[in-house]
Amino acid sequence: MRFDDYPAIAQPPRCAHPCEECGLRGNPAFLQVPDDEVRTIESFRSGTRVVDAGTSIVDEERTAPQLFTLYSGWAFRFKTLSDGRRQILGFLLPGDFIGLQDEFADGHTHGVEAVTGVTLCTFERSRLWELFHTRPKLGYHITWLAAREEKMVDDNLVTAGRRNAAERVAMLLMHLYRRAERVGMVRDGWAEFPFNQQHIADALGLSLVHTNKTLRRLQHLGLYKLDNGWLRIMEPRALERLGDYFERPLQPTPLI
Amino acid sequence: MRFDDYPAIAQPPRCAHPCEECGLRGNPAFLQVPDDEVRTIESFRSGTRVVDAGTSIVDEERTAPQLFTLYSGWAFRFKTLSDGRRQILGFLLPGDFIGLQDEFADGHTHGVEAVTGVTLCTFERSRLWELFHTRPKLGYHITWLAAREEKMVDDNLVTAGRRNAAERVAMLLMHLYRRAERVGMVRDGWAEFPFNQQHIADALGLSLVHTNKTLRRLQHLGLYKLDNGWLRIMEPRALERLGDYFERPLQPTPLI
DNA sequence: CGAATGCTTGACGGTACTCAAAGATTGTGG
DNA sequence: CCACAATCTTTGAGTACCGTCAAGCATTCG
Repeated sequence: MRFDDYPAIAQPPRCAHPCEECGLRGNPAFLQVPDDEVRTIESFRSGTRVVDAGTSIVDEERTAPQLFTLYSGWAFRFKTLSDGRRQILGFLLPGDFIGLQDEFADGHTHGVEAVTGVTLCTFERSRLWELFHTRPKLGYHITWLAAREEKMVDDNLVTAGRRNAAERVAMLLMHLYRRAERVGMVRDGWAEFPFNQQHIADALGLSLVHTNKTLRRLQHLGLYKLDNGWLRIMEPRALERLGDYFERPLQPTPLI
Repeated sequence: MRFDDYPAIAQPPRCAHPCEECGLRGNPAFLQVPDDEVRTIESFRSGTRVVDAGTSIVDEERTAPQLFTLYSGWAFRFKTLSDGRRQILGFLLPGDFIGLQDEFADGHTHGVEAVTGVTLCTFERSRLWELFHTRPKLGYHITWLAAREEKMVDDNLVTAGRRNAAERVAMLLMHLYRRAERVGMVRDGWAEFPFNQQHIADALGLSLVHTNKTLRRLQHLGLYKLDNGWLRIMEPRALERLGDYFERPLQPTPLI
């Protein structure tokens, strides 16, 4: 059974449908948990939120009173310097947990913005400790998610700090493709790829112009194809080697 | 009361001294916790480890069976590409918790190396879930630490991706000075600074030569002084503005 | 049809990298 | 105690990668 044999998970949920019928949970990329744990998550969840493409989910300046699980769509975390330079810290896909860093922060952290239309499950930040207290297992899972996200930022830091432009692009394409594949967003070898070149430039620490030239070059070499918001990897091995980026098999991810 | 009124915490501990007498816990930078929680940590702790300057604490290829709290000294986390390029992901000071990311990983994560001589408190990884289970509060604290560390990597990513060389150096000097100050490693305005220029270059994503030239320039402008492993910030405001990096007051940090 | 957004390309310049070699400092062994 | 090695810092020269500026083109939307 392959991940993309699973039904698309990109549709918005029926309004306030229960976690027992979650469209994500059936996906083998996610950890299967006992029913009573799902019910605890359900009782912790405070609602659903829909956000339009290109709009803000979490403001960069203020800590949101909610935590979120991304249910459908693509988003990204970012920081901007005071003169406007923007760095994308990482991309968010279905199943990703949003807002944990702010929990323990001094305020100023990062913003989150929707790339496509996005639906989110919301949780009240004020009840986080209650969750750890009553369900240590879920606390453990949240730590799992925090550690996994830090690992991704680690990788992005290596990219921005030590890879050249072509290596950065190769690494990003493989990374996003693999993650999309994992949550069932790949059809017939084509992954949803809703980013513009400014997103890619901001994620890689490159200028827009140089990102464009590098993308063109790799595309011209036949390493990948990009068509109308869909990505196809033509030469995964070549891109892996170029980016010096080899994904290991991953354990199922907890889903809050 | 200022942090540097506190006694130096840099001495190695008496062998296997109990957590109740921990030389770090008295520092107001750390969260004060009830005695029974300290005793739980004590029972979770499996020992002490001493590591020489410049040697490996955690191998980049293998997951260590222990978790650590850095008790004294300086260390750093890093990743290397297959051709040897190295990126330092972040620096570790007393109180920092080491090894959590590997817990939930696929193997290949990051290495940890001692800059100075280092002493560590060790914990058995296999008992981590037990800790969450029996003491949810400590699980919550561990999540706190994970989130805080991710925030620091986020900052480093912005640095590597979007700041120029002078801005990077300014940001790093201020960051390290502030963190050292917080844990009482500053005396009379001088902070312990055991790094060589290769460390700085690898942390900032710059070459050694360019790092040297940038350091010289900022030093020549009188923004800081570096003398025999000790750092003094002469113009904190100028460095903050240059690096576009302004620290907010921090909450006390949990200490495991 | 005009405006807005995003992609593409060329020209040019500068920041940062590489190569190379000379000081400076520290440690070590004869 | 000095000589020598090893490590780290500093500086110069030349280059290349990548950023900035500018403008043209394509597509979408109102």
